[in-house]
Amino acid sequence: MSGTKSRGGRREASRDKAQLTRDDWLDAAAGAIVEGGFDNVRVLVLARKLGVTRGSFYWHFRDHQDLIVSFLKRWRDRRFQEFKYWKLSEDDPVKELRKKLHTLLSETAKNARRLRIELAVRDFARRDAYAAEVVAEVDQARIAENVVLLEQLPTDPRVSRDLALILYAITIGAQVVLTGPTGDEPTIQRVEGLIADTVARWQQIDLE
Amino acid sequence: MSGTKSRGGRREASRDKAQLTRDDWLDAAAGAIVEGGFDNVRVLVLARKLGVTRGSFYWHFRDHQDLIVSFLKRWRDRRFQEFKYWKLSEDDPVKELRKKLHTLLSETAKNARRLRIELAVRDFARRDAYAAEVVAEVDQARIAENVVLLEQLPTDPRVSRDLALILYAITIGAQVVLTGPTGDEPTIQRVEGLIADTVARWQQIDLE
DNA sequence: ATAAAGCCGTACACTAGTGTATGTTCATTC
DNA sequence: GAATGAACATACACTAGTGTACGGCTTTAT
Repeated sequence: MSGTKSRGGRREASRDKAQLTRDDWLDAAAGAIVEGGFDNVRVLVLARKLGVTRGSFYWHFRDHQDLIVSFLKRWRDRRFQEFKYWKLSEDDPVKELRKKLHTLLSETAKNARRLRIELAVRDFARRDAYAAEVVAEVDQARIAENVVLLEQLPTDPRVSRDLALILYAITIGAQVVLTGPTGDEPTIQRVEGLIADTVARWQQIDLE
Repeated sequence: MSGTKSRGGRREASRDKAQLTRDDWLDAAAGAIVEGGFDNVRVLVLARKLGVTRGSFYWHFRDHQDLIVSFLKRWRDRRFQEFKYWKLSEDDPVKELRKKLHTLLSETAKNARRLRIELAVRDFARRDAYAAEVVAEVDQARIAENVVLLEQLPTDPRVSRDLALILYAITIGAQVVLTGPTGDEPTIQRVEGLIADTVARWQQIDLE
């Protein structure tokens, strides 16, 4: 019955870490989500990848849903954590805009993992109520951040919120479109500049 | 021709249609995709919804993958079919742009079913090679259509393709963002107008 | 009418997945 | 150095899902 294989290293997969934490499981879940979305998160598979059995999982988590909810919570907290870093810079708003676009497009295209997770969360939000709630919170915060940025530009304050919404839509859409086969690096660079020029020209928008 | 379905009530679920076609199964699959994405397409569930057993399915389709591939093919064909309708109008390009935006935003927000399917296809394309191929084809065609539209506007031809790409990104992103809790009808209306104004102002873009 | 083909039901084998109950091992701690 | 509890293994019960073989009924063609 006790015919297990090894004596010394109890687990040979990965860097034999003696004990797993909750975060280790969440990281593994992130990997599964990157590959196949939220429906691809299966306890068996994660356990195999971590080199343990499901016994470990049900120690750290109550059930499958507990894992999903915890993942969404961590994702939301990390997104809100990113806002802290932005607040520090008090530079020229146009340069700020360009920097932001660069982070959202060129940078994001490079570490596709982050983007794929974001898109998977958004997709999951269409069939899961809690995920939809989380996405809504993050969206509102990001749009509000865009409002702050645009209000520093000489745009009409009556439309700044709508323009912030459009800017957010542009970044989301660009991430979706440009990360496919359509988006090579030089194209992203040019598009990045054109968007910045367009936004900078929003100050001339006349109502009515 | 063939396919007269007289014969009353062998099956009581739905409007007792005597025989099912391939398209009926594809429509049922579309319903499942709307609710839960491609991973939610299960033969059992579709059969229950159609009021038959899986025996019918395996008559019309070789296997599960056959259903998915057929669905993607039909989706692509229908998207390309939409292009035929557009070609007919030879109007003022600005009005054309507004009409297009209206169709893509206000109209799409109303029949959310169409949008949910499109987004599900895009999501599936991140883990399925054939779906990615289909999405790429549709994207290229739509972007090319945008190029044609923008070339009728007095924009610099050197950037018309990049601007067409951005316009496409805007529409995709706006559909994603505005169809959540952020997008009420008046907001969509205003955003629609602002986007049109922005694009119309692209003629003033100076290179370098 | 009768044969053939189309369409669907039934039954079976198989896999993958969750959840639970209960061992088992190791590291503390006293 | 025995006890306790944390972390994981093992074994079992259960459900949901695909695919296949085959049989039966219904429509169409001859």
